[in-house]
Amino acid sequence: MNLIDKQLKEEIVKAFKTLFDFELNASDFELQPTRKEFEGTHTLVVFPYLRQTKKGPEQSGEAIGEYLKEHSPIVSAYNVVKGFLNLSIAESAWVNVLQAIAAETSFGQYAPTGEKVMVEFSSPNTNKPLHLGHLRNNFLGDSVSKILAARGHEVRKVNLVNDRGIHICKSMLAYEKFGEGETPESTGIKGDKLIGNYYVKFDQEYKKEIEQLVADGKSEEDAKKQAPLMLEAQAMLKKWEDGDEATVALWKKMNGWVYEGFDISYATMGISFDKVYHESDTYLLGKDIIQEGLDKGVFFKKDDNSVWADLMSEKLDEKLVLRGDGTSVYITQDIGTCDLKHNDFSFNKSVYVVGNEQDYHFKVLFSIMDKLGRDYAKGLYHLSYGMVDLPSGKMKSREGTVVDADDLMQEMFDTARKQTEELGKIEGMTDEQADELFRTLGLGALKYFLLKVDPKKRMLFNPQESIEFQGNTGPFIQYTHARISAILRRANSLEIDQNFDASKVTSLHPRALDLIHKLTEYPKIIDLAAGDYSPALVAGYAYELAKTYNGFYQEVPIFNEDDKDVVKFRISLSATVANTIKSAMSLLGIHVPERM
RNA sequence: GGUUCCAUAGCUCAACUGGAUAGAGCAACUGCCUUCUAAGCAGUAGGUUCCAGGUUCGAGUCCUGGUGGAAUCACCA
Repeated sequence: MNLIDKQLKEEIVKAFKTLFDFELNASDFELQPTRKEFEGTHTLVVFPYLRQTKKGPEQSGEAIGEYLKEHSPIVSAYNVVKGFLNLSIAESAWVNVLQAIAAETSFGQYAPTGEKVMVEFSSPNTNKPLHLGHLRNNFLGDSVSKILAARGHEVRKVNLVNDRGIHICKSMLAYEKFGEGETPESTGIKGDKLIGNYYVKFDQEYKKEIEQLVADGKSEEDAKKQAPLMLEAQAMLKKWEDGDEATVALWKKMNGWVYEGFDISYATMGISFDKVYHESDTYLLGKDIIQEGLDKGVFFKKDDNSVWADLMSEKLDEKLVLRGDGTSVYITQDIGTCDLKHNDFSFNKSVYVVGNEQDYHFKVLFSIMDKLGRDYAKGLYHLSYGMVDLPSGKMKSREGTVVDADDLMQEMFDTARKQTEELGKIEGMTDEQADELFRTLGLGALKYFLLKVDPKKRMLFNPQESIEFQGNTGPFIQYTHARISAILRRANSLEIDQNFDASKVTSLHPRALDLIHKLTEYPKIIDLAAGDYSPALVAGYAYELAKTYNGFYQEVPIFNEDDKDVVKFRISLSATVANTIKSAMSLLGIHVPERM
């Protein structure tokens, strides 16, 4: 909470005590921003307190307003509209607040809380390249990690790679049958793309077999189970699990190609992890915990020896946790991995960034961990995000409607180049600088586009219309930063320093007041965004701040001003906005350029 | 069929967790570059917040019932 809000709330508490002999708790109420059609910046809604004030809404507002104007050094005026008390803050208070914020080295950053948070995201399969859906996941996970760190938590980013299983064997089998020894080197195809092709190839050939079997009179269900390719894939999985040398060697070779491809994609995205888990190491985990659950009476056995969790009381039905033959299912290893992650990093909270199609799975998992008596279970959180839809509907890899992550990023860079060149903004830049700028802008546009929407909500991506560079976009905010940078360069060359004497800044342009007001909200936004795991709140804030600055910039001259103290004040204000934009954008994983 | 989630301007999204006359961007229209970057600024137009009830000083937000859409309910992951 910022200084003005804090002080105001304390004084309102005092007002209630003095006027109505009522102990209002500062944490029990919030001041709201005043709507712009009214005078003032902070609004107290008095309706909830009419019982305590024993007066009508207007009289209550008047009484509190009058008290604050009399007794608070920072309240300069008030007005009451119906039950809304609108407060104006003295200009000197705003100027002092800016000075305090400008002096902070990392405005917005919270002191360490001692809380440890693990964030798991990305979690790709090693049988196909990353697509648009993965981008939303990766950007979300990365941004949420940064927001939680800014909130003062100790954060660990982890990636759990799905590198084994029947779907991996499908691409391996297709490669073995049809690959003719192709490699990324021999074909010039990126490793993950090459493997993805064989995954598709498997599906095509498998479908042909099913058609043939159906034509021979089998039911479709039987055909799917009995198709030779499927049987071979299953046999291959068995061989892999038995440690068959040739199979494991092929698996290692092909996964290696995929990782080389992923490394390039991650580097382009600007995303990294503190630790990478592999399912090939964790898929056997959890079986011992099943026994523990049986001993504790959390699970029960059925006649066929399969083990189940009874979650009927929570309307989650019964859930299989171990097959009758003793082999794992998906949730078995998740139970084991849960403990493993907690052993590695004794987290207070563990966030899973996973699509909302797995809502049910995580409800079940968290409930089971709780029943097993894990004290960290209440800290488990599923950051459930919505799908990215295309205008044609859902992305389907088999119908070729997926938007490839690498291709999309490259298109963004190309668009950025085109736009920048059309505007003639690369004069005086070296090729390297220009190239760096295109990547900054293209990636910024993409990340901002995907992060500005509430994570929980399904969203639409229209590749035809591409992503805009005007309006509520990443480049708009980046542009504002570049603009301010130009001002700061000029201030520097004129040798004007930013240390202003607050007592000499005696009048404040309304635009400057708006800006300082907006700046003071930043820490609160970080707190809200961390609490909601929502980069969208930070994105919205960055946009509003940039927009507010542009309004200021248009109306208020900075250098063309006689009063030297006011010039210094405006430069300091500009610099503080630039720093805050840079900070907010960095929480989204977006860089801001010095010029564009 | 059961469960969960969603529905706001032509389109894409907001609305500070129940507050004032529901806001931005895009698209359309009108102004503003001889002054710090026009990827900008200012303005016009655009709404029965899916429908019907209810709760209260106050509902886009909460409760009930509909309508429409999505996900899930696998001994897949």
